Amino acid sequence: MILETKMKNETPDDGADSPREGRGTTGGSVSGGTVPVPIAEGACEDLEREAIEYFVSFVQMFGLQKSIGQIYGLLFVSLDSLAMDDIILRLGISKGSASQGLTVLKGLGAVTSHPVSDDRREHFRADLNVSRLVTHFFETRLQPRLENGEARLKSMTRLARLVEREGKMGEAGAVLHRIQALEKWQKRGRGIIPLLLRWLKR
Amino acid sequence: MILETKMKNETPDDGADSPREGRGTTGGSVSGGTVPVPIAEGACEDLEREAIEYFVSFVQMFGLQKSIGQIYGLLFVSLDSLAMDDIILRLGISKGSASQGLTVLKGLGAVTSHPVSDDRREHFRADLNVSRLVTHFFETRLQPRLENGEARLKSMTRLARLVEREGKMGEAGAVLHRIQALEKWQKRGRGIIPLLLRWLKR
DNA sequence: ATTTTTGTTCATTTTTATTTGAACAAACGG
DNA sequence: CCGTTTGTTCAAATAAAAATGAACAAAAAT
Repeated sequence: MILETKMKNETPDDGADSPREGRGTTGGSVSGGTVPVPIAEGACEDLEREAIEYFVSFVQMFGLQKSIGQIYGLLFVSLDSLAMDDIILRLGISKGSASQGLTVLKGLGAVTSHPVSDDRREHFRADLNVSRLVTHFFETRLQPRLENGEARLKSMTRLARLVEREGKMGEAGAVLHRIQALEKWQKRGRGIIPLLLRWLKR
Repeated sequence: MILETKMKNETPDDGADSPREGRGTTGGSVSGGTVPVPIAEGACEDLEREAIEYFVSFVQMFGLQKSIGQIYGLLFVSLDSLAMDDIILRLGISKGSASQGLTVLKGLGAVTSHPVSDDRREHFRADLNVSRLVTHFFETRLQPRLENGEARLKSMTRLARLVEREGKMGEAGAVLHRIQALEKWQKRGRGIIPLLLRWLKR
C-alpha cells in the first residue's frame, strides 16, 4: 500500500497553483524513461505552469471555471495530444472535473478529440483559435441576459404607462422617460455584440 | 415595539426576489399618508420590482454583486433621492450591504449624494448614465487581467526560447509559434478595449 | 461470458463570494 | 460635555459555485 499524500485541490494559500505531476514520472506521453533530465528541465515545467495560469486567468475573465482554464492551458502547450488520464495526472484534478471540463471544451470546439493507434483512450488537442472561449461567453452570458432585459424593459414600459395614467406619483412621465433612456442603452448593447463577434472571427 | 418578521435574504427558491417594504407603509418619501391607495398601487410596486430585477441581472453580467444591482435599480426608479435607511427598508438588505454597496456605486459615479434640508442623512440619487457600470467592469476586470496576461506572455516567450535552445522537446519551435499566436490575440484584445470605452462614452 | 479499461454522473464536500449585524467611530444637537 | 443619530468596518454566518470521488454504464479485451 502506498503512503499516499493526497493533495486535494492544493493552493493552500499562494495565488495561483502549480500543475501537478506525481513527482518522478515526466508524464505519460512524451518520454516515459526514468532519465533525470539534467538542465532546463525547470524551464519546461515553468512554461507549462505559466501557460496554465495564463489560461486560468483568461477563462475566469469570461466566467468559466478554473479547471477548464487549466485543461485548455495544458493542452495549449502540449505538442502531442493527451488522454484524460494524462490531464488528471499533470494537473492533479479529479476525474469528475476533467471529464466535465473536457465535455465543455469539446462543446465549445476549443478542444478536439483524436484517435491514437494502440490506445483505446480518447486523446485531446487544443484548438489554437482562442476566440471560441470568448464567443462562448458572449453567446451564453451576454446574449441571453440582454434578451431577458429587453423583455423586462417592455414590461416596465407598460407598467410605467399604467402608473402614469393613474396619475399616481407626481411625475410618472419622468419614470417613463428614464425607462426610455434605458432602452436606448439596451439597444446599443445589443448592437455591439454582433460587431464584436464578427471582429473575433477575423 | 414592532412585530418584526425579519426576512434575511429571501429568494428562498424563486428566480428573482422581490424588493421589500415593511408592508403597510408605502415608503418614506413620496406620500407618507395612511391612505389605502385604491388601484394601480400594484403597478407602481411591480415597476419598482422589475427595475430592481433588471439591474440585478445587469450588474451580475459584469461581476458586481446582487445588492449593488438592487440599490442602483431602486434609485433608478425613485424620482426623489433616498437615504440609506430608506434603501435598507425598501430592499430588506442589511446596513452593511447598503453601506458597502453605496460606497462602490459612489466610487463608480453611478450614484451621487445630495443634501436634503432638515435631514442630516446623506441622500442618494442614481446617475442615469448606465455606462459607468460597464466602464467599471472594463477597467477593473478586463484591463488588469489583460495587462497581467501580457506580462505572462513575455515570460512564456522567454521560457520557450530557453527550452528551444536546450533542444529539449522535439519541436520547441512549435511551442514558440503557439505563444506568438497568443500574443496576436492578446494584442487584439487590448486593442478593442479603448474602442469599446470610446463607444460607451457616446 | 467475464474481467478490465475508459468515461460519465451526481450526491457530497470543499472553496469562494456575499451578506449580515454588532462593535466602533464621527458628527450632531442639545 | 453627554446622549443620539448616522454611517463604516470587519469577523462570523450564509449562500453559491466548483471540485471531488465513488457508483455506475459502456465498450474493449481476454
